[in-house]
Amino acid sequence: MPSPRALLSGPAHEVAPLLLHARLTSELDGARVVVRITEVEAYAGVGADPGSHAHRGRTARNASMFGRAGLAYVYFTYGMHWCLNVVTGPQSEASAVLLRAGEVVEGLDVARSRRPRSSDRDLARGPARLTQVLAVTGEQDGIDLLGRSPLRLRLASAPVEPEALLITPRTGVSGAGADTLWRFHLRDEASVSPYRSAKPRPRTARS
DNA sequence: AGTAGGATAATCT
DNA sequence: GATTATCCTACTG
Repeated sequence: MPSPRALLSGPAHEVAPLLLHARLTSELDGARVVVRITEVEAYAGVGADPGSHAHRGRTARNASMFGRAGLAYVYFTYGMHWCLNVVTGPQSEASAVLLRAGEVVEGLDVARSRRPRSSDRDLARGPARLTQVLAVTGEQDGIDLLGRSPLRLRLASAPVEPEALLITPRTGVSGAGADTLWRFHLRDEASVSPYRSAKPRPRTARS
């Protein structure tokens, strides 16, 4: 059986479904919270995917994407939200999988205290909600999720059955690449985030 | 159930 | 100066 590192070294859109049912453990901020992943999205590397942060090459923000598979890529967006990715593919390819949603399976009380206004179903239902519940911020950018970090990823023992897997367009991606079917999630999971198309760009008025 | 608008700042053009 | 791999609240039906 291949090592987790080897499994994550494949193309992002092949690695993504392997992350479903994986368990992400956070021991950040002195508490333990574990989430079972239920929804992910794949993003390819330089020049290969207009929707990817790495599409136009390396910058200060996306530097972690150019590291080896299994590293965390954490970015800040919309002025207030952190989102967590798992770096995939061969070294320096700069592809990654965005962890979009999960179910809290341990540390429910801590998770609730971190998102007091949220229902249990919504605790980790969305990429920025997931990081809130796990207390993930930019401080975790670049850490090894497969090592002895306070943020660790453990893959599921068996791949998801095809009947349990749904594949749909990526959420929130505008422009070219918006229709790429690279969003993978479990069927019949309450914690899967509702699909939202990218905010429509202003159009010229039609007569 | 679904949709609309505002929050809020790093990043990139 | 525009955009953003989002979330929340407040509305309508």
